[in-house]
Amino acid sequence: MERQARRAQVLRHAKRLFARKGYHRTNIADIIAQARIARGTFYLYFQNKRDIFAELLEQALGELRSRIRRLKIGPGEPDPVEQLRSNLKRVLTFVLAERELTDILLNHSTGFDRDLDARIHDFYERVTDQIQRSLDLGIEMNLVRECDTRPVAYCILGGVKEIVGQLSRDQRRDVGALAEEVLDFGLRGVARPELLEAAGLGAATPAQDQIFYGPKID
Amino acid sequence: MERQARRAQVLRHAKRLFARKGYHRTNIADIIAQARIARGTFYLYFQNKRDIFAELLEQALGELRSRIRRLKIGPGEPDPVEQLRSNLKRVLTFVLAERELTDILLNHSTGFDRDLDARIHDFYERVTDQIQRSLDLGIEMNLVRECDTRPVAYCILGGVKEIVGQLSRDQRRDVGALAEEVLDFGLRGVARPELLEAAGLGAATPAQDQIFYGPKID
Amino acid sequence: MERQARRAQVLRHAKRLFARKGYHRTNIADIIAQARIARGTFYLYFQNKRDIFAELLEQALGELRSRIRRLKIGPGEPDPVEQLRSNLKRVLTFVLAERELTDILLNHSTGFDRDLDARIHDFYERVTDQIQRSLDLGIEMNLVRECDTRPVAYCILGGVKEIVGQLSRDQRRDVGALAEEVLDFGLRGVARPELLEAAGLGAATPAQDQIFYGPKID
Amino acid sequence: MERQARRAQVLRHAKRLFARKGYHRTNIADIIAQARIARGTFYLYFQNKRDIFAELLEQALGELRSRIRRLKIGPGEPDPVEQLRSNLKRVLTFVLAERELTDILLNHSTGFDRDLDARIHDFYERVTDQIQRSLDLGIEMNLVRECDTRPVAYCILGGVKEIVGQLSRDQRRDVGALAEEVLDFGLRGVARPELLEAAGLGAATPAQDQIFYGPKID
DNA sequence: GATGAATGAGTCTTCATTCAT
DNA sequence: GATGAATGAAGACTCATTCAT
Repeated sequence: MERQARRAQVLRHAKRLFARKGYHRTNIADIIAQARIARGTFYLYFQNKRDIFAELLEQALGELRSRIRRLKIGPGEPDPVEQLRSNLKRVLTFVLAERELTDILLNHSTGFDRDLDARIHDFYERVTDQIQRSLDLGIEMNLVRECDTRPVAYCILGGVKEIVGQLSRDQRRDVGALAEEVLDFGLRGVARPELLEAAGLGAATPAQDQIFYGPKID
Repeated sequence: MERQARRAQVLRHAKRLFARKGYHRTNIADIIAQARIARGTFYLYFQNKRDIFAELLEQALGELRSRIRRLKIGPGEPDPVEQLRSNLKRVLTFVLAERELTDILLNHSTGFDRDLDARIHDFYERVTDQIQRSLDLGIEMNLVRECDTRPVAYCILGGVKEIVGQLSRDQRRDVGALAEEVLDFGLRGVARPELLEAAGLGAATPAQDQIFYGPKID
Repeated sequence: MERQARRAQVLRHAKRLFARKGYHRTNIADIIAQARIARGTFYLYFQNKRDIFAELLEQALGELRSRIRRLKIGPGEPDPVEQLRSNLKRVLTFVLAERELTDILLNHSTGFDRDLDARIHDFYERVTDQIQRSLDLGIEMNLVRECDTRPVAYCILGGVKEIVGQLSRDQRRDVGALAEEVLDFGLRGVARPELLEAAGLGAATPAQDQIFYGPKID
Repeated sequence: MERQARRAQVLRHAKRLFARKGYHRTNIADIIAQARIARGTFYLYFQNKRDIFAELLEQALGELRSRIRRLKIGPGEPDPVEQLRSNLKRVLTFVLAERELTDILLNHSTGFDRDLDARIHDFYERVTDQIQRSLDLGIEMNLVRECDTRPVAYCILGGVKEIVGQLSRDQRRDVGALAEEVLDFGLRGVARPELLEAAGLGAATPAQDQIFYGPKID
C-alpha cells in the first residue's frame, strides 16, 4: 500500500478509538488490531502514541483555523453578519463531518502535556483575540454597545464551544437553524428588547424590576 | 474524627496534585509522598485511585449544585435578575475559593470512564435544563423573546463555563464586575439595541444592512 | 527481608548472570527468575538494568582501587618490591574471590556507553599513571634503567590484566607463585642477564647476535 | 566482481560503525543508511547482522595471524630479535592501517557469543603458545632465564595488547620507537641490571635491599 | 538483483493494589 | 490502625529479518 494511504488508514482507526475511549484507554494494541497491521508497522508511520494523537489534534485545529475567517469590512464584502453566519456554519459543518476529531479536541485533549495543552490554549486564545478585536471595532463603529470586550469574547467562545459539543453528541440538529440561534443570542441576548428599552437602554446595570430574565441557573 | 481529619488531609493533597497534573500523571506515590502517609494507609481511606478522584469531583459538583439555586418568583422574593446575579457570583466565588476543584472539573475530568463521564454530563444537563426552563417560563411571561430555548441554554452554559475557566486561570478578576458583564451579555447581547430596533425587532433574521457586527470570529 | 539484604541478593544473582552471559544477553526476566522476586521488586532496588550493571562495575573498580596501594618509601616502610608483591597478591586474590566481578570488568564492560566506558578508561589511566610515576621515580633514584616510561607502564598494566584474565579462567593457579613470576618478569625481563651484560648493558638497542630470544610472537 | 565491490562497500561502512559504536548499538538501519543500500540488499550479501560482524572480526584475526610470523632459527635467518622486532612492527603497523578493525577486536568482541568468543580465545591462545614455545626454546638454548613460561607468555601478550590499544587511541606514536621499547622491556625488565647482579643473579626472589624498584602499582 | 514495507517476538519499565508484620 | 515491601499485569517501543513487487 502506498505510504500516504497506509498512514491515512492508521490515522482513521486511531481517530475513532481516541474519540471513543480517549488517549489513555486506547492502546497501540487496539489501534493495530483495528487497522489490521503489525505492531512494528505502526512505528513505521508514527514515532509513538503521543505523536499520532498530536497529529489528529493538529488536524482538528488546522481544519478549524481554516474555517474561521477574519471578517472583512469594505465595499463589495458580504454583510458582516453574513460572514459571522458563514464562519459559524463552517465550524458546525466541520463538527458533522468530523465528529471524531471534534470529540478528541473537546473531550480528550485536556491536561495532556505541556506542549499539547499550550497548542490548544493558543488556539482558543487566538479565536478569543479575533472575537475581541471584532467587538472593539464594533464599538468604535458604534455598532456594538460599550462593554468589557474580553469577558464578552469569552462568553461568545464558550457558547459556541458548548453548541459544538452538543451538535457532536446529537448530529441530527440543523446547522443553519443552530447558527441562526447562536447569532441571535450573541447579538440580542435573551431579554425582550422593549423591556430593556423601557428599563432604560443605557443602563449599565439592567437589573430593573421588569427585566428579570436571563439564565435561570438554579 | 481523627479518621476524618486524616482523610481530609489526603484529599487536600490529592486535590492539588490532580489539579496540577491531571489524573494519569498523578501517582499514588505522589499523593502519599505529599500527604506523608504510607502506601497502605492510602488504601485504608480510599478504595482506589479512581475513588479519591471521584470523590473530589463529587465535591466540586456538589458545591456547585448548592451554589446554583433555583429562581424563585413570587412576592417577597428578590428580583430575579438579582437572583441570577447571586447565582453567578456564588459560582465565581467558588472558583476563587476552590481553584483546584474547578481545574479538576474543567480540565481533568473528561473522557475518564463511563460512570464519571455520565456524572458530569448529568450535572451539565441538569444545569442546562434549569436554564431552559427559566427561558421557557420567561417566554411565557413575555419577558424573554421567542427563541429555541435549548441551544440558547447551551450558549449560556458555555459562556459561563468559559468565564469560569478564565477566572480560574486569572484569579485577579473582580467577581462582581465579571458577573455583571456576563449578565448583560446574556440579557442584551452585544448589538446596540437601537440598531436592532431600527432593523426591525421581530425579525428572526437580523441580517440587515446596518447590523453587521457581532462576534467577528475569523 | 531487609532492604540491604534484598539488594545484595539481587546483586548477587545479577552478577552471576552478567558474568556468564554479558549485559545484552541477560534479561531482567533472567535476573528476577534467579533471584526469585517479582518484576516490580527489581525496580524497587534499582533504577534500571544499566544501573545494576554500573553498580557491579563500580564494585569491581572500587575493590581494585582499594587493593592497589601507593608505594611508600621511607625508613620503617616495607621493601618496595615487597609492596609491589602485596599489591599484586591483593589484586590476584580479588580475582579468586570475585571471579564474576572480574569477568564483568574484563569481558563485558567494553563499548557500553559513554559514561561507563569513561569510568573504566579513567581507572586504567590512573593505574597507568601510578605505574609511570613509580618508574620515573625509580629512574631518578638510579634503580630503574632509562626508558620511555609511558609505554613501559602500559606494558606492565597489560601484563597484569592478562594474568588476571587467565587466573579468572583457571582459578587453580597459585597466587603467590603467579605474583612472583610477574614481578620477576617486570623487573628482569626474560633475557639471561649475563648475555645482556655481554652484549653491552647500556645499549638502547639490544639487538645483538646472541640475544635472539624474547617474545617469539609468531 | 561487481558483487564483491558492493560487499566490500557494505563491509567498510559496517566496520566504521561497529568500531565506533559496538555491535549492539549499531543497527542494520545505520549500516544500510551509510552504505546507501536498501534493507533487503543487505541480506543479499550477508546472512545476518552477526555474520557481517564475524566476517570483520575474522578479517582482523586473519590479518594479525599473517603478520605474526614464527621465528626461524638457522644459518641465513635474520637475527631472532630482529624477527621479533619485525613481528611487532607489523602488528603495530596494522593498528595504524586498520584502526577500526583493531577497535572491533579489542573493544567490541568480548562476551559476544560462544562461537565468536571461542575464535578470539583460540587466536590469543595460539599466540600465547607461540610465545611460550619460544621461551621454552630460549631456556633450552641458555638464552632465556629459567621461569614459568606460561604466565610469562601471558605477560608478554598482555603488554603487547595494551600497547596496541594505546596506539589505536593515539595514532601519532612512532611505531619503531614503540616496538623498541616493548622489546627492551620484555628482554630486560625495568630494573637496572647492575642492581640485579649485585643482588645475586640466580635469586628466584629478587627482593633484596637494593632492588626495590619496579612497577609501583599503587 | 534491488527494494522497502511489513512483521512480531522480545524487552524494558511503570504503577495500582495487596498483605504480612 | 499503620506500614512499606512485594506483586505482576499491562503497555510502549525496538529492530533483525522476510518477502512480494
